[in-house]
This record gives sequence, C-alpha cells and structure tokens, in this order.
Amino acid sequence: MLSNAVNMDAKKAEKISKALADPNRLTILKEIKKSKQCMYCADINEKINLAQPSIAHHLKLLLESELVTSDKEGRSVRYYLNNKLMDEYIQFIEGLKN
Amino acid sequence: MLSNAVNMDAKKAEKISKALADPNRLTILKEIKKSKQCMYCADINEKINLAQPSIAHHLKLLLESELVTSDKEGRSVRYYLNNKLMDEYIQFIEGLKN
DNA sequence: TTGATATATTTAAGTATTTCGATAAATAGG
DNA sequence: CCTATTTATCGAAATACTTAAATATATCAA
Repeated sequence: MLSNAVNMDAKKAEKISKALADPNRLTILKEIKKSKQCMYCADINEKINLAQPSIAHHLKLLLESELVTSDKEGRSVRYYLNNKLMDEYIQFIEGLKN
Repeated sequence: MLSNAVNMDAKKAEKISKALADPNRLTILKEIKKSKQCMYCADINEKINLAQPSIAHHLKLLLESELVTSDKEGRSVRYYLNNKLMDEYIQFIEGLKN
C-alpha cells in the first residue's frame, strides 16, 4: 500500500544503494531469496568464495542498510530479506523519474 | 537494446547502484527531475557546491550507468533522466524480494 | 582569427572500501 | 569445566572512489 509507505530520504537511499553496489552483496541477497525464507551465515559462506570475515563484513553492511534483518538461533544467525524496505527504496527510485 | 530487457543482470544493477550511492549524484538526479525535462551542465554547477571537474566526473558516471542521457546543443550539454532504465532497475530490485 | 564560454581530461592527494589472517566472543554438547 | 562450532571484530594491505587545480578541447561571437 503506497499510502503507508514512509518517504525515504536521500541519505537512506544512498546507504541502500551503497549496500547494493557490490557483486558479493547482491549474490548474498539472491541466495537468501533462493532459500525462500531465511539463511544461516554458514550457508552463505558455502555459496560465496570469500573468507568468513569478509562475508561477516558484507552481512554487517546489509544489516546496517536494513535490507536484511537477522535473529539468533543458538550460535547460528538467520538472515531475512526486508521486503518492506525494498518497496520503500523502489518508491524512492520511482520518485526520481519524471 | 531494442526490446524491453526485462531481466537486468547483476553487473548492470551493481553499476546503477554505484551511480546512486553518492549524495551529489542523487542531488544531480533530483535537480534534473526538478527541471522537468533536461538540464545544462552549467545549471547543475550552480546547484551543487563542487568544483566543475568534480561535477563533470559525477555526470560521466551517471552517463556510464545510463541513468542519464545527454545531447549537445552548441557548447552546452543537456542531460535527461533515463526513465526506462530506472524502471528496469526497479524490476531488478523487485526480483530480489521474496 | 581572437577571445570568451562551456565542458572534458589529466594528475594527484585524501578518503573509503574490500579483503583476509589472527583472534575474540558466544554457545552447544559432552 | 573443556572443546568444537559459529559468528564477530581487529588490524593491515590492496584497491577504488572523490575531489580539485591545471590544462585541454570545442564552440560561439565578434
């Protein structure tokens, strides 16, 4: 629902754009999507050819952009896509068009 | 490039995201939009507090991402928003959602 | 042709990002 | 408690990005 969408400011859009501006982070997002619901850090490590601290770094940026959310399950962490924020970002891009 | 490229590849989306990942470039896009149709480089220089070569650099990145197009009118250059590419980018983001 | 104007390129400095090894912190299972 | 497992943080090197001064190119107008 458009009427419920909060207007995203440019600073927020910049942060999201930065988060999307890396091939490994795009791969992470696509892998979480492919997993249908959520994904463990360890699963992501298997899918991407980077050292574990690098992946942790990318996940941190994705969390800080709020494109993904997470919760803990024991010593594992589950990552989820934030569909609502993606919609808000899409609205921001729509607002750039004329 | 003739028909509607429904599926933007990740590399292209990465380039567009990079182009969007800077406050001055977002301002440039918003200024072009505000101008309703197109904008001259000199007008953009007036709106943004950066040296001329810096703005030329940002405009080059925006052109390379294809988020903006340009044509020459004498010694001036007119810049336009590429609404079609923005729609394709939006479709890419939509495709990340689950 | 000459001088002024509009934009682009080169170069270099400063800053930010990406990556990984080493290591820390948290927790599960024994 | 001890050990293995999972994820996070630190520190440093390599790479990429942003910015502006100097300069180049293109075009206009006289």
